[in-house]
Amino acid sequence: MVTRTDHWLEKLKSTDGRVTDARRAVVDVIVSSPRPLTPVEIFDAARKKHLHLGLVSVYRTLEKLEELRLIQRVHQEQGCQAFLRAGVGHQHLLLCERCGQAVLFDGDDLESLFSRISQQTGFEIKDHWLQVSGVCAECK
Amino acid sequence: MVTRTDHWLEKLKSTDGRVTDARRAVVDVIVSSPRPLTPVEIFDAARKKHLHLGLVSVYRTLEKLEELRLIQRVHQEQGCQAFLRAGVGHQHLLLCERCGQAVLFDGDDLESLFSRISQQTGFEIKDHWLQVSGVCAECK
DNA sequence: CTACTATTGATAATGTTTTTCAATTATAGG
DNA sequence: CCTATAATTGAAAAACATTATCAATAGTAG
Repeated sequence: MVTRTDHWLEKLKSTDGRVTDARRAVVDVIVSSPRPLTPVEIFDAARKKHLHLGLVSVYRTLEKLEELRLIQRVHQEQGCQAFLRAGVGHQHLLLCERCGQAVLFDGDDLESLFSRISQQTGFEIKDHWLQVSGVCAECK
Repeated sequence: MVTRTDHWLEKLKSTDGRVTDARRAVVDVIVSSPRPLTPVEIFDAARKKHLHLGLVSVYRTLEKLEELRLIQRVHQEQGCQAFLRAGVGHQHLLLCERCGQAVLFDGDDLESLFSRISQQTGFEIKDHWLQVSGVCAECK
């Protein structure tokens, strides 16, 4: 069985990268987390699998994974350090206020809104960023 | 003429705060900026009006203004340190990729999208955050 | 004008992220 | 399997950003 971890590591390898214990541990933690994690949280969790892991390697691995668009930084009121597996294509983020669980959903059509804004402001719209929060089924 | 700076300082005063040169300088800079500014940018600009201003006072003033909801932190790819005058009610942000100019626009009706997401995910939707970027009329 | 107390600026402390560098180790090719 | 090469590692130090401490200053109410 090819896990998502394997898939990510394969992608790393195919872009001139090497598959190391440090990276395997970091990737494993992120892949199996239902919620965004900060570098230190990743470090703490990954250290259980790879005892000698250094925090610096976590930062470096995150940088690489972000370049490969396998993970994304998550911006929240309480901070913008956490990372989550990235969505495919143009997906948006839904976060539970209680447990932090993240769900990615496909973007709806916001074209009519954008054309109105474009008209009103004279801007040429290039990109947008939508994030929704609430309470998940388990936390209700 | 009552400027927006005066209005902000008045609001400060009405919540047990004092109107000082340091705050006047910081507020002036933010109020008259068309784009989000970082603490250091605010510091540099405000120092021209108030020579003895300390960076720490900028941070403290920003904290107060954010509490009063007169300013808001702006999250961008390049960082999340910048602040901008806040919108009234539920407005969203439109940013120019070139010059950084910010425009606030009234939120459209996203209810149908939310009810669909709610149905699909079991979440109870509480809040959302929409930010749009593009190229403004002057930069096109 | 005075008393009170919020605010200030300087300094130090804290926390996060990046840089440096010698040692290690994954990988391709023999 | 062995070797050469170059990417990666972990530790320490450096660079940044933000917050706490504290005595001195200055707004404000009376």
